[in-house]
Amino acid sequence: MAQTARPTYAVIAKTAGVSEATVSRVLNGDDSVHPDRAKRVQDAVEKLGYKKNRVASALASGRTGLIAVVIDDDLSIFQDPFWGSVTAGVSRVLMENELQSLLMVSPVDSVDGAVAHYLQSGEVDGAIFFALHSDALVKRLAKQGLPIVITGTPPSNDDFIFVDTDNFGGGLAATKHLFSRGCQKVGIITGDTGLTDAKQRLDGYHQAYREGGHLPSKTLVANGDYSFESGKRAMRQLLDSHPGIDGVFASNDLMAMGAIAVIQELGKTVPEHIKVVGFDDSLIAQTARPGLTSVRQDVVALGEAAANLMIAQLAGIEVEPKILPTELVVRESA
Amino acid sequence: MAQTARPTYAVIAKTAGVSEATVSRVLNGDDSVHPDRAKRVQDAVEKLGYKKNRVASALASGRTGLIAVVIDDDLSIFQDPFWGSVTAGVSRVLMENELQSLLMVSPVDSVDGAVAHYLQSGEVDGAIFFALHSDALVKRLAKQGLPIVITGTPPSNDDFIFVDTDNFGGGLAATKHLFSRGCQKVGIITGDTGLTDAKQRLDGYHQAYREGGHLPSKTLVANGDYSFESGKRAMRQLLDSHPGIDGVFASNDLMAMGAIAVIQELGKTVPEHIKVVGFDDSLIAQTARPGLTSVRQDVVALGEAAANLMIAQLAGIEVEPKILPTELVVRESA
DNA sequence: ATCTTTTGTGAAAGCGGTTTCACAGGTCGT
DNA sequence: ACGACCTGTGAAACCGCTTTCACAAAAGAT
Repeated sequence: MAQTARPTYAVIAKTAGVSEATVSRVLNGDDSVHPDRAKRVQDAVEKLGYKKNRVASALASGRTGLIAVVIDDDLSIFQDPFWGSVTAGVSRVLMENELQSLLMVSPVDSVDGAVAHYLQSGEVDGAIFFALHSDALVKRLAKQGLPIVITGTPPSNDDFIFVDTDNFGGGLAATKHLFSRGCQKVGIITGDTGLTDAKQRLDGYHQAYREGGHLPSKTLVANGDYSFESGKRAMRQLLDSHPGIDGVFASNDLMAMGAIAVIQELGKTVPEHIKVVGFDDSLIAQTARPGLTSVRQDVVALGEAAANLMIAQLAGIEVEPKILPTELVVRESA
Repeated sequence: MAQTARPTYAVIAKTAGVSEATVSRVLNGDDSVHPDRAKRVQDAVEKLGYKKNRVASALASGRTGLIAVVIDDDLSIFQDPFWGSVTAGVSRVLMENELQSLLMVSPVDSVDGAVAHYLQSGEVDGAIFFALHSDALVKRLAKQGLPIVITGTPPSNDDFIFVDTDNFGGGLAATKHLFSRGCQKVGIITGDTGLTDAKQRLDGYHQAYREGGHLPSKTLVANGDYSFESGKRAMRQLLDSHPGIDGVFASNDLMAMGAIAVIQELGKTVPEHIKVVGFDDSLIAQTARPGLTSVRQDVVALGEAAANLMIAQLAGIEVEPKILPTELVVRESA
């Protein structure tokens, strides 16, 4: 609050012997100023340690330099390292481009409240949404002309700009890998299939069955919700209906760990009896014993891509949704 | 950009038949306005779907409602789920108090550049720093009157306001637990002891030796850097100098996992031959097999506490640093 | 009934930049 | 040498809200 009074344009203008308009031009890179005078302004800025007041600047120009990063606040945020990494990627790229990220962790049910309010208060130049459950709000904002990028494939594909991991390809690769390891009965533990990514991973799994000419079975599909416990539950269910199951693709590492825990509790071993592949290639996969074979997605890159799409949009460049490739990291579990 | 023109005070004032000053009073909860006129204003606001322009408001009032959350951008940010959770906690509490979090993930070496620049541009009402390596910048900002909260104990204790986990107590509890389990030679794998938290966990370890009357040894202390690989290296080192080591306190779960990996590679088992305790009680500890006994710290609460200290400061309330308790979660590894 | 005090309100001056617009002076073309 | 064009520049309006200040009306004091 009690910031020592900082100089304003008025002061710079006076010391440089020019008008405030000229100061503004110089500081905004307008090249129509004579080099000599520009130099004078820059010297004054230097000498007085001037720092532009971004709030005033924002008010006058209509550009705040702020990008909202909106994350649905269900509890998973607090546990899942995923979003932290994506956010870090976003933030870093934005900063490199003189933009700031406004982090909004907000309860789902208030997405129509506080967040909406904010995004419409003219305080941000754009918004990046994470893991969209519903896109009603996004639609409204887009209609109002707010640049938007969605991380993760949006539920209804209304030509939003989004970035996502190639979930389909990842699911396909994971499942094919299990077949190639000799598995005959490969099950899947899905995430909440209301989420697009979980759905796509499942689709990839199905595709692998089609391509491999194996016989799919509905009871080889067990639903989880990306949590450790749900992975355990789903694995028990799979073992129940298919005692002879010899491969499992879990839609994330956490559930894969749950599955392995159950398998081992029953005295079976991984990968000898049952092979397991996870998704994310998180720290968990890397540190688990046996090491968990997993589909790597580059979450930081995901964030960076989102930020770059935003920047392009702000620059008025036409952009298209972007899908990032995955890579299967083979370890001991399959 | 092309936001549909939103109403301003001028419009509200006209429809309500009052002056702009009155509109401002009503919208800022000034109770000196006659209820009837206040009602008229509120009706107008309602009717026109008015949303205050926060930028203009910030310029005029000097309060932006923005709190910077500054995170040193070394790579760990992108891997460690820790900071994501803390940040989420911060953001949530701030939002509940009508404040927004400005996330700044910035390279360490530029803490004197971009970030400093920003924090001094009058755009934020306060700053919350994570994992401070050096506090030169913080000192300067504090001197300028910017409210500051530090998450983690600052290196030089210059009566900054901070929140931290009870690292000392955690290290003490972990080590005592190992002794109570019958361990005689308990080693420690530290984090980078240049970091206060790593140092404090080590101090706790030493204290346990003192209290237990056991014989400490310098070679039972191996330095890591919180990474999985460093945990492996440190464990090898410990086994090298103390083949008979029967207990290890690793200063975080990741290194604990590294240690366990090495122990198992050598054909020994956990907890039979060597007992291991980690720190964080992260997902890794919960999903590992054997389950990792670990010192739980509530990271979300840490973020929330930081936010609350900031809010208190903004309200002009005198606040004190806050230390959050830890809890030992006992699983199979020790 | 007269003289303070309150209470409620609006006019107007900022907050610190950006941007439009008009204009002086120099450059060209013919 | 004269009108048509650029270039570079400053005055001033403006962005939308906050806050001071003066003042009228109502309430309280004597």
